[in-house]
Amino acid sequence: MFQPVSNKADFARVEAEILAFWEQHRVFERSLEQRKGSPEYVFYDGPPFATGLPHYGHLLAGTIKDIVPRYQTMRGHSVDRRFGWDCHGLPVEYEVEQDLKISGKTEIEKLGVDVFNERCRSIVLRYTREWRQVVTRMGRWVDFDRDYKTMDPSFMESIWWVFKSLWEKGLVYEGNKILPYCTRCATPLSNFETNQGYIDVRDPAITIRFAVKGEPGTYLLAWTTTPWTLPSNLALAVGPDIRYARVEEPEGVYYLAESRVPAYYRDASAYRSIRYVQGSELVGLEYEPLFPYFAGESARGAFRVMAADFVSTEDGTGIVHIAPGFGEDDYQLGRKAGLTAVCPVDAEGRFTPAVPDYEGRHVKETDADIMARLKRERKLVHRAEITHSYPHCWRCDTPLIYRAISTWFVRVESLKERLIRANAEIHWMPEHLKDGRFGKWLEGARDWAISRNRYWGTPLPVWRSEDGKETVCIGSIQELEQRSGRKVTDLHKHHVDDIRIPSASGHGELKRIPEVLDCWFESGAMPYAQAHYPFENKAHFEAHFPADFIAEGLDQTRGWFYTLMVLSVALFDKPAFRNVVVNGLVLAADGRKMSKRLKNYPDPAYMIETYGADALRLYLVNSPVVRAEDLRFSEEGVKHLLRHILIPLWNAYSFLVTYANVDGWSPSPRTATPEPSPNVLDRWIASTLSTLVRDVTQAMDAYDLQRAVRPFVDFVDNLTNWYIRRSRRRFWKSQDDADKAYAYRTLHHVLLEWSRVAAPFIPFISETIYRNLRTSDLPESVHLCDFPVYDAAARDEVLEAEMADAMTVVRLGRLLRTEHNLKVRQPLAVLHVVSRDPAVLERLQRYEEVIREELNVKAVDYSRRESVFADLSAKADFKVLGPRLGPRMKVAAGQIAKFSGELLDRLVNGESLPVVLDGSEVMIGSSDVVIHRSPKAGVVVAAEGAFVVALETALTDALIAEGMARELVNKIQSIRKTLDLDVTCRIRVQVATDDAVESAVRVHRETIESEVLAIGLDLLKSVEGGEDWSLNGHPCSVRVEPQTA
RNA sequence: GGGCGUGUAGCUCAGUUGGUUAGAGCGUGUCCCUGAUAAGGACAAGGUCCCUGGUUCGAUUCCAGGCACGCCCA
Repeated sequence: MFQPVSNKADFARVEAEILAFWEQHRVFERSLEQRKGSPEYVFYDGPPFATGLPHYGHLLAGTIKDIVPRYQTMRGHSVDRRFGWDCHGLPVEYEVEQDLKISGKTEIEKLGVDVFNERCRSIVLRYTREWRQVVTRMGRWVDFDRDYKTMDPSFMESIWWVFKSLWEKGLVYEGNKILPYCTRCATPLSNFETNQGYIDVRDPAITIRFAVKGEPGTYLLAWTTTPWTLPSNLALAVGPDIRYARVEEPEGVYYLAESRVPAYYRDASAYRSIRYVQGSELVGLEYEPLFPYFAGESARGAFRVMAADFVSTEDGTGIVHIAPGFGEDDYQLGRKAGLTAVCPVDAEGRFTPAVPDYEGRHVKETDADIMARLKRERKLVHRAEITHSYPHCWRCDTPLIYRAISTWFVRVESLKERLIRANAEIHWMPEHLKDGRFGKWLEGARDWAISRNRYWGTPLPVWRSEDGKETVCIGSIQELEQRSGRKVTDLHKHHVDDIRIPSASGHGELKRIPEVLDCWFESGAMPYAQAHYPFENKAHFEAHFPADFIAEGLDQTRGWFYTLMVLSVALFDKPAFRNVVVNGLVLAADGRKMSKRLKNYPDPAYMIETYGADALRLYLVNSPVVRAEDLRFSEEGVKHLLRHILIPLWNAYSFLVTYANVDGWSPSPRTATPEPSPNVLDRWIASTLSTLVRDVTQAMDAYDLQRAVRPFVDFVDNLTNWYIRRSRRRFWKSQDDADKAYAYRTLHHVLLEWSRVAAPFIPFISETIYRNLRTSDLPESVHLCDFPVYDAAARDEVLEAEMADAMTVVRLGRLLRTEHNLKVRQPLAVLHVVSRDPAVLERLQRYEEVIREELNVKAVDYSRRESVFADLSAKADFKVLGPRLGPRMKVAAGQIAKFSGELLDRLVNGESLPVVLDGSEVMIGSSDVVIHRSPKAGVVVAAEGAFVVALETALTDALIAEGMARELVNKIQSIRKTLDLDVTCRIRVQVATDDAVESAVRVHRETIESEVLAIGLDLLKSVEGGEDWSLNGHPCSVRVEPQTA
């Protein structure tokens, strides 16, 4: 006896029960234990920040990260899945600053780094409970108890080991780079962070004049949107191939690019004369410094005109103000010329004493004063404003500045070739990312800035003497303890900064440098750090690296995917992962980003509770978003899947359970393969199932999740709309014959097997079905089963093709009925099936019962005389003839189209026919053409492919009476349903109707009674409380009374 | 500005070495069915397969150049 199943599925409730079952019986743990010792399939989880709650992007990634490990587990692998938490980094620090209402380095240090960091530690795991709840509710199996946190001492110690390994390989260096810098956060930003914050802003755009030395009254015009960088100006740049104008005007003689003249002068009357020079001729000119602060730099070659290829004439003057401390191009140019990268700005963006006039003021706030001063000194030529896209801090919206920063780098450029080689070993889904986005990114790889001038992160393990002459890199806690003589328990900045290391060479005490590591470095080091490698798990790790599988969003191309690779290549010269599934963005239904403010998407919790996690999972996976494309999330889409896949399946399951319980049928545990059913429907659905197994397995092995779930649609359709529909009566038969047993056994087998195929994708529903249908010899959970193995022997392709033909005949027959307004309940005498090919007819004969029942005809007639029903025409088969005929194809096609009926007859009967092309004869056989059959006008005929189907529509009195009887049965069934009667409930029926129906009832009384489970059918003059129906136009009143047993 | 991707019906998307009638679902209209009912079925309307050129007997498919959108990078 199965547990009774309602035909109204409440998926959210069912899922809650399954969650409880999994937890109670430790099913996840057991799924792992059971595979202990099996080949490992290594999965790495990319750590999320737990500072916010999970959104659809996380649910999607979580689903992918669940499906693949579940599948691999069922395929016999041991798949450890540890959840990870990204704990460090600016987002956390930013939140704490907000909480404490402080801002910037000075205030943090005043508060105390220890207080600040402990506050960070206290909030990073704030939402872990919510995360765990949501991730679990989505059905994801992942180990939260053995999770890794990037702030764990063991994790951080491994990071030190990674850093020291790079250090020893000479891959770490300290340098100066121009980086986008947030003056509020007092830290440089990585290039992947900077681009998150471009905003259109208005800035001053001023033109200033630089007096040429030795030529009084002659000036070079330069343009800038950052007046505060002018005190640090050390050079001017021109394009050597750009033509410049020398304009004599009332204020003096000005140099600017020829093409920019119209931007500064209304017309020629605005100046006295104009001459042109090549940019290269200006190179070497010296000019007077605008401000006195760095005048001394002229000794090192400053304040000259230099040539540069980045000079453009799109805006400005075509002469570029160069401040090597504040621009990437400027810095590179200055370095070539041997200029100092002067950078008179402190950590929080205030001028240093090197610029005494503005000392202590934030640079952006000095723009106005600087402009006023330049105006006073008659150095400001023009003042305007510009709206342009300018980067802002993605966290605090402060406009970034570009400035020289002392930073620690990893020499990625030197690893480039090895990175590209390692990437060649990775299977990317979608494929194009490999050589496309990711490959291109590797080719253009630049050195990676890994240090942050911040607090809450893994400190760089570098100790240095005051004079900078001795530097030590520490690779473990033990090493630090030995060198310092101090006990070390925590590696955070506030615990290690005051640890001193005595110098080995008489340079006093070594002090740690202040920087912490970029948190991307930590996530990239996660494979080693989660295992506390190499301090623990050394042999195991080395035998199981790299990962077999990871999955994240497209945005990680420059993030996690990249940092994992850089470190794995640097350390082991290997990729960090072998297979990667990259998902795209989940957008709102309107195609815009999901926005809490706009409320343009439904709440995930609502979706899960309304439709169930399985529906949501299936929807997400059955979309291009698992191939890195965008998905417009739609509630309708989820609903659709529920209606077309999950509910029909549930109904198939509920159908089996309901009738099996009525019949007292239960599956017998059997180890041996049962003998195959003789019934074609049974054999067909079994074959269809094995096709499904093959398709899903192939797609999963290629990591194509969308292709893996797509065949579910057809399978469900086949199962419910054909197999069960056509088999329904087999379950209904009152006597327990052999065929009925086969029907039960088959449907039971198919659903049970299907639950295993579907288990990785929709773990809840598959588990529910499995749990109820399994026999006691099977594992307790579908997730403890093996994935079905494709069995080519279970497959019968011929049968599948034949059944497809039978389905086509039925479809054509239904079409004819619809066209002629003959409802299926009206029996018809004969269906003609016509095909020229006797083999086709013979095969169809085997499906006659299916066809006859489905189309409600008394007999099927087979005929080869298609010309009676259809006109033939032929068209050239381009695919076959094209390669053979080439350019003569078109002429041949024209001739073939004109073949007469008589010629076509001969062709179809196997004769070859000549066609004359360019004077030579070419023989055309039946395989060179496509025969088209069109129904003859005036006959009740439909045609498709190789058959023609015709229906005899003449009705006899007997047929009409039978139709009437079936009509009555249908009405009574309908009443049974409205009364919500149990399928086994016996009834008594009262009918009042006209003579025609009465006589039909008399003839078919037995059939009617047995169909509707009536123990009596009374024909009365009138029925009290009866329902009035029109039976094919005949009035009829029906009343149904349930009979209690 | 550069790289990558996408562009197929009103909408969401399939489309398998290039083959002449380009598909599905949703939506719309008409009809059917009512024990799959949170439904189901039939039919119909709806397509310059983004554009232009090239290769080819033949291009939605391959190539080149554009355009639009998205993401990433400057």
